[in-house]
Amino acid sequence: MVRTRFAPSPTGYLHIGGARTALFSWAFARRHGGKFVLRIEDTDLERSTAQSTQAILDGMAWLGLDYDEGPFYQMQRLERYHEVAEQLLRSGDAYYCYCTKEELDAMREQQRAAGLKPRYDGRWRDFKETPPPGVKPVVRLKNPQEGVVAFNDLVKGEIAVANTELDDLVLLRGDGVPTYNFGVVIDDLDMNITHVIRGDDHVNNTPRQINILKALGAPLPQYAHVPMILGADGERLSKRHGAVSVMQYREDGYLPEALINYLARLGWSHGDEEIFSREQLVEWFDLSAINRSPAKFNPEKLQWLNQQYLKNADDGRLAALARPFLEADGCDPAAAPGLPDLTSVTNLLKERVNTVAELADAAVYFYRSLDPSPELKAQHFTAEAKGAIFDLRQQLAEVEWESHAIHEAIKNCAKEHGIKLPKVAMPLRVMITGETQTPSINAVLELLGREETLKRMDQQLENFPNGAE
RNA sequence: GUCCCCAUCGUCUAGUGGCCUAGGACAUCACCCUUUCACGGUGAGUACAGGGGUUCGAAUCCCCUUGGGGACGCCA
Repeated sequence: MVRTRFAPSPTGYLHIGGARTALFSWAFARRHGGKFVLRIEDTDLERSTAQSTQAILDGMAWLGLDYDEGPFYQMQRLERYHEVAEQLLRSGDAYYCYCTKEELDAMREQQRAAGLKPRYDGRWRDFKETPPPGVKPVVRLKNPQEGVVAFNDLVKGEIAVANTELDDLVLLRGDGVPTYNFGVVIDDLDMNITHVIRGDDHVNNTPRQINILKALGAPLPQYAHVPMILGADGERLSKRHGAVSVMQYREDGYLPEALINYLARLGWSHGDEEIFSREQLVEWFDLSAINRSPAKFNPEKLQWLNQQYLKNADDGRLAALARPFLEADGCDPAAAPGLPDLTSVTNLLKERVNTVAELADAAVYFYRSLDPSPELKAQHFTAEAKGAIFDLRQQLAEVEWESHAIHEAIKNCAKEHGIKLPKVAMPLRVMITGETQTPSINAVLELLGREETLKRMDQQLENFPNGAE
């Protein structure tokens, strides 16, 4: 039975990188009919917050990453860590260290100055006398001093590190709270995690964790380290690269399925497949198809994917998503009797926008008449067009209110006045919407309705130059 | 500095010794479609980091160099 887990620390929102490792863990469990466990690693007392935990839960829920067990909290499992630490102390695989932080800092500084890798020198490793009074000791692992720790990483392949490169890591802090390396090992063991899928930044921790497991005589899980996500400049992804919070993408009008698709395709592939559903991902997911090198986050491609999903999304769903954006903009589609319903407007607009936010933006003129800028008026409200527009005003009062008929009316007016179609369509578009970029104007009119159309035309008619007729 | 890992178009990638004069996607540019903007369609430019091997044959295997990332905490 495959069991995977996602083990974030609640020190901030769910970010893009964390979401992707969660996604891979989730997909792997689902692919193999296993279980996906959520564990909150809240042993950093300084930085862990309940809000962060909630933010992570919210992010996962939005992405649809459902877990079968948990969330478990490490701070509720302290007894268990103490128990295991005791066991290691008894077996001689761990020992108390009475170093102060200052002492350790000085040690590292010296080593660094000498061009060495900074690490604990094991000065309390074989201490057997009476401990110094007044010091709360930490518990350190007695790491083997020779030999090599090797493991076969499911995405990176064989990785080996000499024990001489490792030092005696802290298992339990002075206050009895476990460190990361100890906590994960015990939890993964207790929770029967079979596949540890996590970020690349943990490869160096793996040999240490394996040594803990070995000291315990416990079985090793399989490891799969997925490469980091980098910003466009090749640096580790951070706030200055734009949105890194998953929920920010929701606020920016992205669809969760688009983000999932994008994240999955970043560093993983199934041949040339670009657009695939959550179900297909589960069906195809394979750790060996994860790339070994880091990938750069590309917002343009995410946007393109989002657009693809938007085009095929349900109108009602999209309208519901767009409504809050409109309301934030002071537009209430529901409170506009006689004006088109948002679902119909969505249907007309969804193919030409990249995000829900853009969709809402493009829908505004259906609910509020916008006065064109002076520049647009000057450019489009020309003497040349005036006659045709006035004529069109009359025809629209009587024509059958349906897109095709409206189009015919526009066409006829242009023809009768000897001007090209755009010369009529553009001024009309600007009169009605206040913009130059809209769906075909006849379709807009059909939706907007005759009454509102004529009202808006009448409002703008006087802005056409005099004396040209 | 030390250790670990990585290396195909600007970006994400396909490619697991011959099918590769390297394929797809985003982005870019051009053209077509066209009542604007998009969408869509067609096409173009653009990559196997460099150097050595191994092999009849290397993007694919090995070594070195270079470049990039990560780690080196009583953070996770």
